[in-house]
Amino acid sequence: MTLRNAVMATLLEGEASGYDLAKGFNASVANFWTATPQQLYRELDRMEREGLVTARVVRQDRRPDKRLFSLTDAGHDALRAHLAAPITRPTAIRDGLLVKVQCADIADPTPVQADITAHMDWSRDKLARYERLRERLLAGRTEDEFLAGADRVGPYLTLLRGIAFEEENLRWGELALRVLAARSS
Amino acid sequence: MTLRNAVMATLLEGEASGYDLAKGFNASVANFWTATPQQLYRELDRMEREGLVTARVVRQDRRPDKRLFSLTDAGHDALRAHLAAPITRPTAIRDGLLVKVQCADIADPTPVQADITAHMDWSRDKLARYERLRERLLAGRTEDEFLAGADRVGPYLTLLRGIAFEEENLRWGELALRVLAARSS
DNA sequence: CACACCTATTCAACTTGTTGAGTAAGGAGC
DNA sequence: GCTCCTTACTCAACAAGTTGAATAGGTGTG
Repeated sequence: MTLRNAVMATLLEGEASGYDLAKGFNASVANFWTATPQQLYRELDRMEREGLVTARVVRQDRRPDKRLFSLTDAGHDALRAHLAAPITRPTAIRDGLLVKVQCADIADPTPVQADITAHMDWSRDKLARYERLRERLLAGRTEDEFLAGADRVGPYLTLLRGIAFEEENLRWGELALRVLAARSS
Repeated sequence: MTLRNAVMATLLEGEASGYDLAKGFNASVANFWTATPQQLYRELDRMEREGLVTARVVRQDRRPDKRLFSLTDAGHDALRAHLAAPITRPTAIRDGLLVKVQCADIADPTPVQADITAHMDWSRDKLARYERLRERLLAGRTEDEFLAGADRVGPYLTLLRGIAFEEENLRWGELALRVLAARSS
C-alpha cells in the first residue's frame, strides 16, 4: 500500500511509463524505495483502475508503444491524504552484505571482501548519478539559494540523504576492507 | 531465502528463542535485516525441519516455556556456503519517511515535520542502544586493540555501520526540519 | 550475419512479509 | 481486583515482492 505512494511521489515530476519507473524509479526515489518492473506494472494497472493515474498510449517509430502515466486530481488528493496521515513506520533495510560481514569471521574472508568491493563500485556509480542530478536541480544556484527559493525542495532533500548514504557506504567499505585484510595477514 | 542467513548470523552469538529474535533481532542484526515475529517463528520451524537449527525446550517457572534454537553443523555449513557465494544484491531500502519528504512541497509541511521528529527520536534511541552494545563489545579496549585482536570483528563492523546510519539520519533530519521551517515562515 | 542487448510490456507461479486475533500465565500500578 | 504490560508462542488470511519466461522489433559489436 506504500509502493503506491512512492509511485505517486515520482509522478509529481511528470508523466512516466512503467518502464521509465522500472529502471531507476527516476533514479532519486529508487534510493529509498525499490521495486521490480512487475511490481510497478501491476501497481500502475491497479492505480489506473482506481482512478489515481491516467495512461495515454504513445505510439513510437522504432520502439514498442508505451503507456505514459500521470497523476489525476484524485491521485493528488490521495498523496495529500497520505502526507497528512500521522506516522510512518521506521525504515526497513535489508542489506545482504551486512549479513555476510556479520559472520565473516567464521570462514575465509576473501569472497566477502570481493562482495564489499562490488558494493563500493555500485555506490560510486550511484554517487556519480546523484551528483549529476544535483547539478541539474541546482541549475547554477548555490544550495542555500536553491533551498530558499525553489518551487520544490523535497526531491533535493531526499537526494542529499541518498548522497550521504552512499558516501557512508564507501567510508565504511574502506574500513571493513582494511580490517579484514589486516586480520587475514 | 535470506532471512535464513540473517537468522543464522544471529545464532552465531549463541542460542536464542523466536521471541528473543523477534524483539530486536539481537539489536544489532535488526539494523540491517528486519522481520516480524511471525516471519521468524515460521522460518525457524522450517529451518528446524531442514536440520539447520535444533531447538531445546526450556521449562520456566513463572513464564511460558520457550524453545531455544541453536545452529547445527549443517547450519554452520550452510552459512559458510552462503559466505562463499559470489555476489549479494544491492541493498533494499524502503523508507516511508523519505517518500513523504519527496512530496512535502504539495501540502502543509506540519505533519511531515512531526514525522521527521518522530523518526529522529527513534534514531536517538537506537544510537543509545548501539553505543551500549559497543561499550560491551569493546570491554575496555580501544577500537584499534579490539579490531586487531578480537575473535570476531563482524558484529562490530556492522554495528559501526548502524551507528553511522543513525547519526546521518539525525544530521539529515535537522537539516530537513530547518529547510521546511524556513520555507513555511 | 549471428548474437546479444535495449525498449516496453504481459502472464503465471511462487516466496516473503504483514496484520490481526487468540491463548495462557505472571507482574506492575492504581 | 481491574486493567494493562510482558513473556512466549500459534494459527489463519492476506498483501507485497520475486522469478522466470514469452513476445517482438531495433540497435550495436565482432
